[in-house]
Amino acid sequence: MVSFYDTRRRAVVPFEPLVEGRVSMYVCGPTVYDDPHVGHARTALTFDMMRRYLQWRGFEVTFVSNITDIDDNIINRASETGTTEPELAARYEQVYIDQMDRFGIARPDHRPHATEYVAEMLDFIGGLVDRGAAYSIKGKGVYFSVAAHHRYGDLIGRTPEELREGAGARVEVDVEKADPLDFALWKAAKPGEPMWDSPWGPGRPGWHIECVAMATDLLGETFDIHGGGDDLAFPHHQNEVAEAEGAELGFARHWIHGAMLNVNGEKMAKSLGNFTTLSDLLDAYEPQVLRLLMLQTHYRTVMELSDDALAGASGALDRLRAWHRRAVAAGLDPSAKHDAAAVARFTAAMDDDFGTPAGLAVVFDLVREANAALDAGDTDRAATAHSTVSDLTGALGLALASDDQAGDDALAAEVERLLAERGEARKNKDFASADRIRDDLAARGIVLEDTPAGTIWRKS
RNA sequence: GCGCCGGUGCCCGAGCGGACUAAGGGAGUGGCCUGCAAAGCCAUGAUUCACGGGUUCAAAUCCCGUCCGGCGCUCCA
Repeated sequence: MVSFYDTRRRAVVPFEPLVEGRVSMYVCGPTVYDDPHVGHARTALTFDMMRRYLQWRGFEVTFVSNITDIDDNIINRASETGTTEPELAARYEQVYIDQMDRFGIARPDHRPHATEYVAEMLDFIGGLVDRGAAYSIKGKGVYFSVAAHHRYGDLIGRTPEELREGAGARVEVDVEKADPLDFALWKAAKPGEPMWDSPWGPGRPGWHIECVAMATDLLGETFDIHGGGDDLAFPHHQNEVAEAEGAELGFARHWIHGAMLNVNGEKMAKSLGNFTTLSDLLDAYEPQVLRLLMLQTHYRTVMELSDDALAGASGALDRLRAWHRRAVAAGLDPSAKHDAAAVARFTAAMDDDFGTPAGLAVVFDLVREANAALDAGDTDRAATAHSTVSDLTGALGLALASDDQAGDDALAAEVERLLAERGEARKNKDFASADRIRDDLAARGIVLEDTPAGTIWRKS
């Protein structure tokens, strides 16, 4: 049975879907005002992994992830760069989508935009006002009344009193608000800002309300999983909970948060000068290397990103691919029946809070056994391991087939010709000629592997 | 300052009181295989899990304290 850590319940709990065999999940997407960085990639990968695993496990998954295309950051950035908010948001949304595609993150089933949901948000806010869970302040907007939500703070295990202390200590309290914890549902527009008409005057929606509107519209008033980065738990997700429960919606049955990522021992931040865009990283390392590295760390552990770590993952990926090449060269049956014991171990690891590190350990154990089996000439066992490895890596979104030989037919033809020549030389024990060919190819970035089934080549 | 989460071999990282004789990966070293390589296989590596106390028959795993790091309390994946 699938189980995972539920932030709100503070424990690993069994997953009992609302509808048998189905999973509805909503994951907070980015505010599109800048290039996505590696941290965005980690969160996206965390939920991509969960989605793929649940699908592999037989669930029909509906996955929604939004685009926040109106917010302070967008407004500020647009004015800084002399463009309009819609143009800026559209540009960075495209960059986000391109980079996530490049990283191999499956596209969501629905990708709603905040600006498409203003009418729904206004309805929602009106409902909260009618229920007495929200109030308006003339010229400022509409605020949610935290007093109306007795459990406020429960998502992160804090009481309203504790939160007020923190708020008072750190944030300038707006004296007009009834409670320092009250937060904006609707913000009155300042001159020159994008605005929509509302019963409370022209303005724009607050951040939290958009996710409530979009999630419930696309997934229903109650849905299975709401996810996001750890830094969103408070206040964003807590406020979503307050809003939804203020309107008496069931809302998310489970909350999942993915841990942050550090670069060279430090938080990644522009101010520290270690801000790594996903684009830059993917220029330097293959997407699969980054995916493997992230999967080798549990999603709730703060992970370290460094050149050493990346190099390590690169080596690990090479090992997986080398096995795959070898299996293909040996003509192993890719549809051989799976190793049930290994699949069971993998499933147990993953069912326990998406234990990808342990799941990968099963895969690597299998690869070692498979290599040994092939060394020993046991092709049946090797084929079983091969098909199992492919199945399990597939569940994790890792593609082992490399396109090392693709894209250049002329080169491929030439290499094949040289390999034939070298093969002839080796047969005649003319190793000097054979080695010269291999060295020449190596100088051109072509690596050879001699196997009983023939010589395999690939780009290094 | 308050709250939460961490500190495990050269590196990344699992581990959630008893098969820990601490998973898995990377790097290193020795051996096997190979004409030689590459790939692969085998072997080797923490008497120790930040530090100091404590609980327990039993602790990396629980409790207390100290030091260090991260996150949240403010836009944030």
